[in-house]
Amino acid sequence: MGIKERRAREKEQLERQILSAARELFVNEGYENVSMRKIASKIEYSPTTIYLYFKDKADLLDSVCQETLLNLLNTLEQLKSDISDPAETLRKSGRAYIEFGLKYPQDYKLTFVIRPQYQKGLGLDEGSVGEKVFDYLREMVSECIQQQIFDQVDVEATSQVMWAAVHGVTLLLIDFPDFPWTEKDKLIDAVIHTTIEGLKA
Amino acid sequence: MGIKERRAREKEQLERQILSAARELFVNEGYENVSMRKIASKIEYSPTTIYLYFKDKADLLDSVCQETLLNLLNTLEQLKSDISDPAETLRKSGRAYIEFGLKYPQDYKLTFVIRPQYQKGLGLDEGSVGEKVFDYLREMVSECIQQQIFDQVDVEATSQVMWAAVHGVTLLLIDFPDFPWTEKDKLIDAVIHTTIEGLKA
DNA sequence: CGGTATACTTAACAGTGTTAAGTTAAATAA
DNA sequence: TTATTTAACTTAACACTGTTAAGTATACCG
Repeated sequence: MGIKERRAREKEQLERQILSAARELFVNEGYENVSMRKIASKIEYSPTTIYLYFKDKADLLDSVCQETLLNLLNTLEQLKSDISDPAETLRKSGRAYIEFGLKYPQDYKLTFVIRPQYQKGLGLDEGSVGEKVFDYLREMVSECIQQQIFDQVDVEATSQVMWAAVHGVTLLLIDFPDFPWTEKDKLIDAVIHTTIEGLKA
Repeated sequence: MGIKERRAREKEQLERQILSAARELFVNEGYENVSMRKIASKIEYSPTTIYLYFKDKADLLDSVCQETLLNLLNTLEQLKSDISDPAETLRKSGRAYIEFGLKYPQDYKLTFVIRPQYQKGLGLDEGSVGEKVFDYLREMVSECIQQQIFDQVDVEATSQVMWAAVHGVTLLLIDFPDFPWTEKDKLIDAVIHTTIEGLKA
């Protein structure tokens, strides 16, 4: 049954090829400016072939965003090692989150801003990668609370405040690159520092 | 010369008519799902007439966003009265900002997320309404610093941190309505409180 | 070899933003 | 008053969009 497996492998390969072409185009030209025909011509297939692998354009976006969330999760989980100083780990995680967003600004916007517009069913559902990302944050915050670094006791509320802060600064830096921002690194540190200090108070 | 004036008035009126039709459609159906033909048919003119009043669809979006910023500015400036307790005024302003975003979520997204994608030249340029909104924030923060409520002395950085926090929570609440948020009002207060306390520390 | 399923393509539909050319009616000049 | 210019608007068209139905060719199975 080696033939069937090879065929299955080839199908998977084409699916990945479509996905990576879509990602590249979405990121470089913006979701709205990318047509199915453009993606198709990049991989040298007819436009309709894509529909054999993905339900529609939004589904394609969805898959691209899943990958992005997985990348973000991997980036973050590399920091989890050191539990002795949870506040410092949280700080580092916040920085890593923002830097991820700034390193792949289009991926970030696609995932956290564009997709919610097309997929009303969000993507932070139970068991999803998106939920795992937020779970990571919950863990970090929970550790801080357990070690009584924070004044708060509500893990949920505290995590959400943290998320709002990093999400906010990330999007502002992406969307208004010409705004007279304070030196970028300083601003990022200020946001994280302020939030963590505020949670201590 | 009453005739000329009447004609000019009629032109202005049609421009406003186009604008209000566009806003209504953008807000209810989303910028991408609104066609020039739809706007035109709503006001019972041919699609091309719109191009006599606005350069293109992005220009229409631009004008709608200008109005939104003006509304936001008016909403905020009604709070400026009380200077005796600047931290409290800042708190109220933050709340008003977020509530404005949640009251008109599509307008907010249009202005602060969608437009930057189409109008790279931002909209916070010198003399613009957008700049005036940020100036308002600067003033509030500056007052807090002068009264030595904040530990910081950098008005710019401090204002930007504040903006990031309120922008972040506003967008999260808009974009992920199904996420298991802490009770909304509590979250909003937590974000504002945390940020202001963090700036004091 | 004949038939079937798989993988892909062609052609088409209804819609998009936008432009160039055309029309109609009002304002101005002779 | 009549001719001409100007302003406001419309019609028709172009090159594109996402998506579907129908068609084709090739590899697999009995």
